[in-house]
Order: sequence, then structure tokens, then C-alpha cells
Amino acid sequence: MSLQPTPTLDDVAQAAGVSTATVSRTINRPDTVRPALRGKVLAAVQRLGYVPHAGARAMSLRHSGTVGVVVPTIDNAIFARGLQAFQRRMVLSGRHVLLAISDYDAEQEAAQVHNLISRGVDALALTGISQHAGLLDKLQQRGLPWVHSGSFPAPLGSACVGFGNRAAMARAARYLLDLGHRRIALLAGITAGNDRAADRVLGVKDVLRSAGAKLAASALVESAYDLSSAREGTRRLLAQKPPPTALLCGNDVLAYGALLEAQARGIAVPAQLSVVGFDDLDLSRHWQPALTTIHVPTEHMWTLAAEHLIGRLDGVLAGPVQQEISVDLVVRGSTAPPQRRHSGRRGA
Amino acid sequence: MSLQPTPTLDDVAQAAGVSTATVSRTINRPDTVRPALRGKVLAAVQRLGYVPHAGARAMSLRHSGTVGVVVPTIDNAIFARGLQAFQRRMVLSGRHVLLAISDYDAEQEAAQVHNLISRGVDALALTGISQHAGLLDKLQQRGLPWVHSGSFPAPLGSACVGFGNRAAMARAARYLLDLGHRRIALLAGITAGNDRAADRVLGVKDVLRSAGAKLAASALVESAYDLSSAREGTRRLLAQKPPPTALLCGNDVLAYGALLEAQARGIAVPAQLSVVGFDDLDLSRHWQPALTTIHVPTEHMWTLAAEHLIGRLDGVLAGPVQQEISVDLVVRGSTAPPQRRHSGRRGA
DNA sequence: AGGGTGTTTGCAAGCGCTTGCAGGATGATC
DNA sequence: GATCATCCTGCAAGCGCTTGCAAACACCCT
Repeated sequence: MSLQPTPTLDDVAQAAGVSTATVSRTINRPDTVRPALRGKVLAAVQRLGYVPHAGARAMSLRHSGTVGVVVPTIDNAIFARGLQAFQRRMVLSGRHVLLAISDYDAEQEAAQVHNLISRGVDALALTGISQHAGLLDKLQQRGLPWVHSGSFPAPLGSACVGFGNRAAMARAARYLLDLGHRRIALLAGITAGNDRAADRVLGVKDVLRSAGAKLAASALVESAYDLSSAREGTRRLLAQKPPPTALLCGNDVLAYGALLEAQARGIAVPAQLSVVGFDDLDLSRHWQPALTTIHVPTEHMWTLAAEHLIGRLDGVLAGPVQQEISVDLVVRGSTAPPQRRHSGRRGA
Repeated sequence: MSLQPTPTLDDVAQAAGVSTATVSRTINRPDTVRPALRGKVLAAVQRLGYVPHAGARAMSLRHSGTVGVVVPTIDNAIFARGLQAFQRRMVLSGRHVLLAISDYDAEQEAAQVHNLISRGVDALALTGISQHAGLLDKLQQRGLPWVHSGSFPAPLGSACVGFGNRAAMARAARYLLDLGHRRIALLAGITAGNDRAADRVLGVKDVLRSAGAKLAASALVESAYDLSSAREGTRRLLAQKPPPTALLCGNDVLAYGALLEAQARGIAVPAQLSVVGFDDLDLSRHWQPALTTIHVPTEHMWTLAAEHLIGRLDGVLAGPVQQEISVDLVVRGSTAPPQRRHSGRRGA
């Protein structure tokens, strides 16, 4: 029952009494083989439990039917969802996707890309645009098509499908300003090596500056993307005197942390503190109060990224294209005009 | 600058003025090559941007240094976290992991496994034990080591590291019973093709039956693992007359949905309704009220799964081992004894 | 029945890499 | 300076698969 540890094309050919060429053809272009033979071959394949060796195939074909994608983490719905969409689209086009995780580290990202190349991916999707120096050149040099997802624009010569994080975040800040807030704090993601997080901070600074306000050093805290860190960061921000009336968060996870911390300290949202997120995860619209946030059409974005790559691979797309997708502020219950001042000890 | 689209071993050898054998050796067993040559080779590798072709390598080596893992989804922190842990451990042992997603479908799982085999994985980690019939035989026949994660025990001849879902969920049900609850409802996951979800339901039934109670048909709703579905399911459960005083949920995501729905309807938790989850995601202990749930040491579990496979591959482990890990009920704020009855229209 | 066309098949080379084997170089020892 | 053990290197075969080319066959028409 288990003699042949790994049946090969040859084994199948032998078993079916045909040449390896015929077996190969029945598998890859069935219509070029006479039905009678085809049947015999398929039967043999079945009987032996034959599974083609992708490595050998790739070697012979000079391409693998596989594309790589590297994201910073999958432990954040925004990427998990995006990835699933990307993969779904790729599978639809008959390709497989190889996933790599960079853990928000350019060094690791470069290593992962190296690994993906070694595995013979035909194309690559990268998150953001803060790649390790030289990485892109390497791709360029090899003639590998690649696309940046989540950022716009991308470096010259690169393709991307994303949005301007700076402008998007500015939009959120402006909204808070328009609401009447002046003491605005920012709970940002770790900006080092993360263009999106960094751009979002810039967006806030842009707006505040142009409004004559300025983001005080004490009004900006960077935090890792987990609830404990976010709460800790929020605590620091709320410790300012006077405390901020509004809190912008680098993404929804951070916003959840803020919301949780406010709740724990009995700070009413939005009455005493407005909170704004970024991403619009599923949970955000269910939360109470529902989270005002920037809606990012992740699935759509990653699907487009996949389609761009597919286009390049199929040769219908000549070169890199920069594609901007639009993101919107969706206003919900977590934001409101600031409370009347002197809120000292009486309002509440 | 970009003449050679894909430098090969040969190119490097040529460039360094040595044989391919030497290049191969400098890359794989540097200490067997004289430093002088080694330097020249490495320089050439660098200069040409050479990246070994994993497919060719695997073909020649008869193994790939790669292991596959298939999970139902990554859009659930429990798997995202587990996966990261699994991967981390594998990378530590110098192997790479290939991820496949089954979308809770045995058919797809089989297809994915096929694909992974084709890519030459040396071993496989599977989620749960409800595999497509014959899949396991195929692995067996090929002599591929595999391990089931998240369930215990596993079929004869299979390795696993997991826990008894039935007993674990029974533990939660018993706790509710002990608290005094009698009208207990169950918001389960989709049980079809999911042994863990199904076992959890059985666990509840076990306990209820042995307590003389019985899970009414109307007290059991299966729901997909997203908040909207969970809320919808909760609504149906709460519509019972009289309404349940406690709600067991198949996992934490479902519990969040329940919590959210209760909150939206002004049902006080735990005063009017106790809610219990399963998994103990990060959010659960931050939620207000914090969620009583079964704590599952996911990272640990998947790390062990990785280690089992590594052991098998390194030959230090003879055969399949069934490893039970312990899970515990962690009691938090979302549960309490039931309100006095006749709570009709006045208590509240 | 013979010739021609179009289809189906097999042969064998080649994809990039590793490694057993054997020859050559190196270094130590007397 | 010769001899021998040791260490390095290169040669070439083989891993499993695809495919151009040519031979073999089928079928149709006259």
C-alpha cells in the first residue's frame, strides 16, 4: 500500500503504458490527448496518488504560477482581511500565493522577499513603501513585477494601489477642528520604518499647524498595536493638563484601546473625549459608542493590487501603474463638539 | 545593469572562476571551502544578486526545508496568533512555512493540502480533526509527518496537540449551572465540518442532560464567526420566552457579538444575562464587563505543534504523539448568578 | 487503394542545484 | 627534499517535469 513514497511522472507513465510526455500533456493540456489514453493516464494518476512536483515544474517552465505577498503582521484584521481578498483573487486567476510576515521590520522584509524570490514567485505585493534600501532595485533588476499596497503615491517606477495616508489623516484632524476641538492629542502607531504611520502623524501636524495650533510633544504618543500598549499610551495622553478634548488614533486597534481606557476611567465618550480611529474594522461600527473613523476599503484595495499583478503577468498591463483609491471619514458616535470649557467639576 | 534576468549557480561559478560545485558548497557548507575561494564566490554572489532556486534545490535534495500549515481562516485572532507562533518556531529551526486557508471547508482543505504537497512540504500541521476522508491516508502513504492542532484526541495514527473541546465547554456549562442558571442558551459556531465547534455543543449537552435540564432546540443557534451574524443569533436566542439568563458562546468573537447585542438592547450583563466565551482573545479581558471565557494557550499550543513536527523531521521523535494541553475557565465580570425570578417588569 | 492532411505520440534535451568520487593541491613529518 | 595524510576542488550524473521536433497514426478524398 505504501511502497512508492513519492510517485513521479515516470511512474505514472509506466503504469499507464505511455510516455512521460503524454502524462504531462494529459495533466496540463488534456484536450491534446486522445480520450482513450487520457482515461488510462488519469486512472494511473489516481491509483498512484500522484502529485506533480511544483519545483520541477517551475524549473522546467521558468515560472511558478505563484505570487508572494508580505505584510507586517496578520494579527490585525486589516491585514487578515486584505490578505484573504488578495488570495481569493489570485486563486481565481489560477495562481497561488505565498505569504511572508515582516513584523514591521524592513530588515525582515528584505529577508522574506529574498526567500520568496528563491521560491520562485512570479510577482510580489508589498505593504507600504518603506522598503529596505536596494530591495526595490533588486526586484527591478530581476524584472519581477511588484506592487505596493496601502500607500499612495509610490516611488518612481513602482506600482501601487493605495491612498494618501497623510491627507486621509488630515481629513480626520480637520473634522475635529471643525467640531471645535483645540486640545487634540494623537495616539500614533510606531512610525519608525512605517510610512503609513508616519504619514498619518504628518497629516495631523499639517492641519494643526495650518490652524495656528500645534501638536505639543506631550500630545503625541507612539504605541504598539495592542490594547495594553494603546491603553498605556492613552493614559499618558490624558495626563496632560489640561487634558485633550479629542484623541486621534493611528488605527482602530489603538482607538479601541483609547475607548477602553476612557471607559475604565469613567471618561465619557464623546461628551468628555472624542475619539477617532483609522481603518474602520468590523468592530468599529458595532462598538458603543460607534467609532468615528476613516473607512479603508481593504478588500477592494488588495483585490486591485492582485489584479494589477495579474495584469502584468498576463502581459495586458505594460508597466507599473499608480492607483489611488479613496478613503472616507465616517462619522459615528464617538465624536462630538467639545464640552463647554470650565467643565471643571460641575458639568459631568 | 539588468542583463541577466536570473543569475544561476553557473553564472556565479563563471564569475568567480570556480566550478558550480564550489559555489554550491560555499553556500551550503562554507567551512568546507578554503577562505580565499569562499571570499571570491561570496563576492560574485553579491555582485550578481544571485538567489538560489528553491525548486531546483528541493529537487536535488529530495526535501524542501518547508512545512505547510492549514487553518480555516486568519481573520480571527486565535488563528492569526497561533500561526505567528508556529511560524516563529519553524523559522527558528531553519525552516519556512507555507500557509493555506481552508475557509472551514474540508473540500478546500484537501485541495490546499494537495497543493502544499505539490510544493514539497516536508511536514504538515492541520487545524482540528475533521479532515476530508482519505486525506490522512494519503499523507500516511507518502510518509509525510503531520499533526493536528487544537483537538484532542486525534484519530489513531495521527499526532496532535490540543485539548478536549467537549470537556472544556462542559466546564463552562457546569460553571453556569453552579452559579444557579437554568435557562442557558448556546450560541454555537457552525458545526458542520468543524469538530471543535461540534464538540463544544456536545459538551454543553452533556452537562445539561446530566443536570436533568436539556438544551431546547430554540436555545441553540449556530452562527458564523462575524459580529453581525453573532448579534443576529443572539437576538433569536433572547427572543425565547422566557429569555435565557445565561448565554454560552462557541468562541470569543461570538461572545462579543452577544455582548454588543445585549448592550444595544439595554440588557445588563451580567445582571440580566451572563455571557461566556471561548478562546480568551486579547480583547476579552479589556472588555467591560470583562469576559468570562475558556483560556486557550494558543501560542503555546502551536509552538508545541511546530516542535512536534521538528522532532519528527529531525528524527528524534519516532512516531505520532498525542499531546493534551490544558485549558482553563477564567472567570471575569460577564457572569453572575441569575437575577431573582419574576424579574418581570419591575426589577430592572 | 493511394495520397494527403491533420492529429497524437514519443524521444531526448534542458531547467538549476547537490554530491559521490577521484584527482590535485597543501601541509606535516622524517 | 621526499613521502604520506589531509583537505579542496571539479566532473558529471541525476532530481522530476515540459516541450520542440519528428515519427506514427488516423481519417478523408479521389
